[in-house]
Amino acid sequence: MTVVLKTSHHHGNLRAGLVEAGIEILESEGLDALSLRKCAARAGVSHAAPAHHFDGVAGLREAIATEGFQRFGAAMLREAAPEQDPRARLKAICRGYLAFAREAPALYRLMFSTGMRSQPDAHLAHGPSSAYGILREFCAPFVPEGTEPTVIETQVWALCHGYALFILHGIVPDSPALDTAVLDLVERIGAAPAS
Amino acid sequence: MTVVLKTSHHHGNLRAGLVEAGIEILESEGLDALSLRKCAARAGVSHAAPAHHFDGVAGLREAIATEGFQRFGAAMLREAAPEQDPRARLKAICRGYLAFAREAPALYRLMFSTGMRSQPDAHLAHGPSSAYGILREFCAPFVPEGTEPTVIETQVWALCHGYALFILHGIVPDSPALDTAVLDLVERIGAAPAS
DNA sequence: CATGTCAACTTGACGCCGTCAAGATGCATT
DNA sequence: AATGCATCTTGACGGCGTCAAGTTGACATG
Repeated sequence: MTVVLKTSHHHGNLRAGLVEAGIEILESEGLDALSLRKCAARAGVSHAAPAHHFDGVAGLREAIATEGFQRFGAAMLREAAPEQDPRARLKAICRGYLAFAREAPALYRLMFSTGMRSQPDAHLAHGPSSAYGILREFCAPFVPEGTEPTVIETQVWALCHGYALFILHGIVPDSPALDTAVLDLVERIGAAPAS
Repeated sequence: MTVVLKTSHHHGNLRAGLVEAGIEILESEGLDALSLRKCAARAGVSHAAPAHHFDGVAGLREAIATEGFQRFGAAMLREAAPEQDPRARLKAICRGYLAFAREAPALYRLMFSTGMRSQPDAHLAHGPSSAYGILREFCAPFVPEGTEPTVIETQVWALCHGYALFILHGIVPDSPALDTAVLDLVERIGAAPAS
């Protein structure tokens, strides 16, 4: 997997290879097992090579998080593609949200942890195809005029995020009934506020 | 601080002292800085002493999380005490939830992270004064008969949890307007589902 | 009072980790 | 062909978790 056709120094694209190795370690060994040295070993380079591509371990985590947000956005769009109704589309990106968290739990937790403490917007808000851009686009039909879009977006994503983490940590059972309950609440977020 | 009146070995209650030291380290240096050796140093014992009280670093984190959940429940109850209306009381424990997360962010993140991977129920669901018992009690007035209480509880807590983490990570601004938006949604959770 | 027992803590060591300094290598430009 | 430079290697350092062995002091037993 990932043949690099290296000579000795100066092989193809070590930075990408290290990120890929990191994601594989996350999937197979979990979040705590991620280390610069393990990524280097898996990529077939010396233990200090990653330091030339990332600013310490925080930089590696940030780079992995950036790649994760790419896949995250793709997972949401994939789920929403067949839907037409705005309400169905909003629920669909939430399904994609939960599906991604279940498929790559360690990567998901890395993305939403200290790895992004410095520049969260760099991952989330950059460009319309970013994860946050997707959320904003799909929430837009439900934002009342003269209202901050952030309100609806925060409600939707906070709900999905908290629920996803509760599932990953085993705090709530992983049942389809709870999924539909959460998605139903998403559907209600666009409705009028309580009397 | 925390005079221990020790002789040489066998001082008062080292386990509690180590947990207290750990919480102080969390508050002053953050989540990543927590280590067995630092707790030991701050408690004035040798680097290997904690191993006799906790099962590795995971055990220390779990013990700190347990203490954190005690304070967490107290923070929620404190906020809810003056309220009478069930709806106001539910919103109040959510305010307490957010207040605790803001006051002790590192401790809060420790509580809801791998530290509890083994036995989450041990912290959450044990006894009526536990954090989960409090949630269940305050959600009860809004659970329709013949319905799983877990549904409402999950909706409320997932929303609070996701929102709290977004604030702590700086993903959303820390504004009172978003607080009221989230609390308004909590208020709507008890209402009838969408048409 | 002397003795044995045992939990609590210390000491020292091991390997893994991140990080730094110094050196080796090979491509690219001149 | 010679130089420059980014890239990677090597070796070292301290901090970390963890284990094995030793030391201490309290307490029960004779």
